[in-house]
Amino acid sequence: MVRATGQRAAAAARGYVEGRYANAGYANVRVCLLIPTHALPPLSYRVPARLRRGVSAGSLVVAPLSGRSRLGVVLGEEPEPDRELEDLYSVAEGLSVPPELLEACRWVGESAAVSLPTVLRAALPPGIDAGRFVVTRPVEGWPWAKGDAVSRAALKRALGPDGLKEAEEEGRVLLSPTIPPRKTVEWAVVRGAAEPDLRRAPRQRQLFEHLKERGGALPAAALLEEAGAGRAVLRELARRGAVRLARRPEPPPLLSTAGGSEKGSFEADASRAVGRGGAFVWRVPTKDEPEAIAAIARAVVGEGDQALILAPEKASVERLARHLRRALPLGHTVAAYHSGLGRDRAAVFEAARRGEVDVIVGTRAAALLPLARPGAFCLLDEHDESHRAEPGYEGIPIHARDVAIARGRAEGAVVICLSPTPSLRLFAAPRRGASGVRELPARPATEWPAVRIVDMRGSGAVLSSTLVDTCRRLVDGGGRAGVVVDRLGYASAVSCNRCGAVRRCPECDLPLALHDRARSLVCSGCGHREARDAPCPECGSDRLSPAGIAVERVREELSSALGRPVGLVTAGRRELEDAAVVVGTARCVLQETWDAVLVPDVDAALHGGGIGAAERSFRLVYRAAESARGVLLIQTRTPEHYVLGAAASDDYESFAAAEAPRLRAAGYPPFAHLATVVLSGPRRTVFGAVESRLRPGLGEGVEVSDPVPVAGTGGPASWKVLLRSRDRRAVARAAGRAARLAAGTRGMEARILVDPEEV
DNA sequence: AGCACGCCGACT
DNA sequence: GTCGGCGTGCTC
Repeated sequence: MVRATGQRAAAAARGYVEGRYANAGYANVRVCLLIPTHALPPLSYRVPARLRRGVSAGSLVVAPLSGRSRLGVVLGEEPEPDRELEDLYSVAEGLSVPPELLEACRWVGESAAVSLPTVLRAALPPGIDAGRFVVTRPVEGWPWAKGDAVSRAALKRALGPDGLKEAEEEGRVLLSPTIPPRKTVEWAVVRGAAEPDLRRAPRQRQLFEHLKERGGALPAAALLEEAGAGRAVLRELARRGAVRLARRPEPPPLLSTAGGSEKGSFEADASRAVGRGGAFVWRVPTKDEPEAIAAIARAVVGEGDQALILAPEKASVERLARHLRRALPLGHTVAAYHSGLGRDRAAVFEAARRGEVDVIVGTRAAALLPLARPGAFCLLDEHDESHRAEPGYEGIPIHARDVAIARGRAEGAVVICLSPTPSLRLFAAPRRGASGVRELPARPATEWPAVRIVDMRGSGAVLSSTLVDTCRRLVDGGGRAGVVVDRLGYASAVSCNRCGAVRRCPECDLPLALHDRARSLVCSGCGHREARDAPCPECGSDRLSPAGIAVERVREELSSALGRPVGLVTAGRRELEDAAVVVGTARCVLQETWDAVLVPDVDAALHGGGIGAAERSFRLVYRAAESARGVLLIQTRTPEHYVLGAAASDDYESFAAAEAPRLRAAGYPPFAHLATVVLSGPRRTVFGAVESRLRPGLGEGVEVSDPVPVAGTGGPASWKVLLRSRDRRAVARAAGRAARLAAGTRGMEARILVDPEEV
């Protein structure tokens, strides 16, 4: 795919926005109805002559299904229908999906085993009201006139279910989806040629002059605020006929750029990548990512194109949007897009689709936001798993990096994934010619702490004297230390003092963790709770010892060793966060920088199990080093581990070189691909479906595991099967079959994750 | 025989 | 997703 130049993309975008795309004039089309199920394939419809001009791939249309109006998206032409087709009812003007984005949506649906309607929904304006009808040919006696907008509920109430269906079939009412209307705000507008005599009304005169200076029109609230006047003054001006008060739609929340032109060292690489196109991975220290993204955005807006930048969380989206506003040249606009935007969300969506905003910063909810002039798709912190929705929750369970790469390919835009520690599934992927992911020159960290690795072999203590001494010296000198412990509670496991048995959950057999200031035992799997002094089921003893280091225990021991209060920061709790020493999870503690960062139990991550353990630990140590101004101290019983050595010396390359062969040997991405399929339902149904329907039809080179039971959380029983193949498309196809199989089997549900982080 | 309920498949 | 058809099984 050749990258569209700015001008070409812009011309195409205008054609698309104004609805004069190369009108296909299809006689028959395939339509994906927006019913979120795997069970319903795309259906074919005839395009009545009056709609031919407005229907092309990506059009949002209204089509009948069993006599009822449904929304759907045109996928393309149906060249040879093998049956008598129904007519499309109508086309929803101005709500279509750009055809290149439609292409990317189809890829996303297929490769993540997500139903196409679900994917398309994310590429359409949020909150489309699909329950609104317009009365086109009223019948005598109806309470509505031609042109009235009526809700489905009101029509059903008045006409009855059959009456409504009949009215739809006869074309008397027409489903007309709309985007939620914009809230209106009051504007004050100078009346043309108004020359009011305001000599004896100084306050009115001052307000009137101010309004004229500001271009003659302003939202009333902003005008009164700026001019320091009261409502009464404005009302009086309106009464005199000097200004007109009118309600206008509230503008979308676009930030105008402030004209920062400070150019750093990222400019040359960024504009070269934007000029060449393709997909890139760029290793950049965390603190420099915003500046690198600003350089990319400057290059993109300089071409007259739009950039879509995806960040893992709402907070980082907002931060980055503010940064870009300051860092881009004057005359451009920036907007944030995420699920917390409420009514503004549809307005930003529309501004992006129409090309009225140059840079959009969003969470994964923005991954399929249509752009009129797509120039770049860019990912902040590519390694972050928040870029993927949890399966079964809102959003599409595919990593935003994969969506961005598919979009870049389909829409002819550059894709740049930034992270100091990119995922190996991206970084270690074979660089195959022009379609592969290339690397931009990596930037080493400019500051790196002194790293001390403390060997804990032969010690039963939680904290070494080295750690405590380092901490004490630092605090005495007025410094601050952050202590990273990625386990909540007091201890991650406990064992019986008499017989040594590890206490396990009676429901799901996981080790019980000690919580609530060491008072109760909690199962992290199902939430089961019991008192810590309950007798041991093995020997009856009520005495136990904590095992496994968790935040509260480190906080307590450090506090007593130092003889001073220690703070705590986790996602759910913040206490004494200004203390000189603060313990907490990596996500919270490493948000800020510290004179020293201490990692008392890196082994929990290093040997925590799962194929991703090495990658997670490398990232943990690397991020800890980035947050440490002076010292990084790590306690471990495996001080010679290659992950520690590589991370401590800012050597991602050698980590990747050592880790990639392990992934290859174990058959993990990017060298092989997997999908987890969790099937829930009666045991016989699930096993029957796997053995007699899923296993027999697997493609070449796809393996499927036997179902293994999944610890239930109250719902129906579940089993997990694993699909694996060298070929990514083969796994995706098999996962898609599993999804359709489950959709067509009553009583069985499937949750599917293609290339999950962990199996 | 007549009816209620639930499963299955069609719907373009 | 939604509806209707039809089978099973129960009641008058």
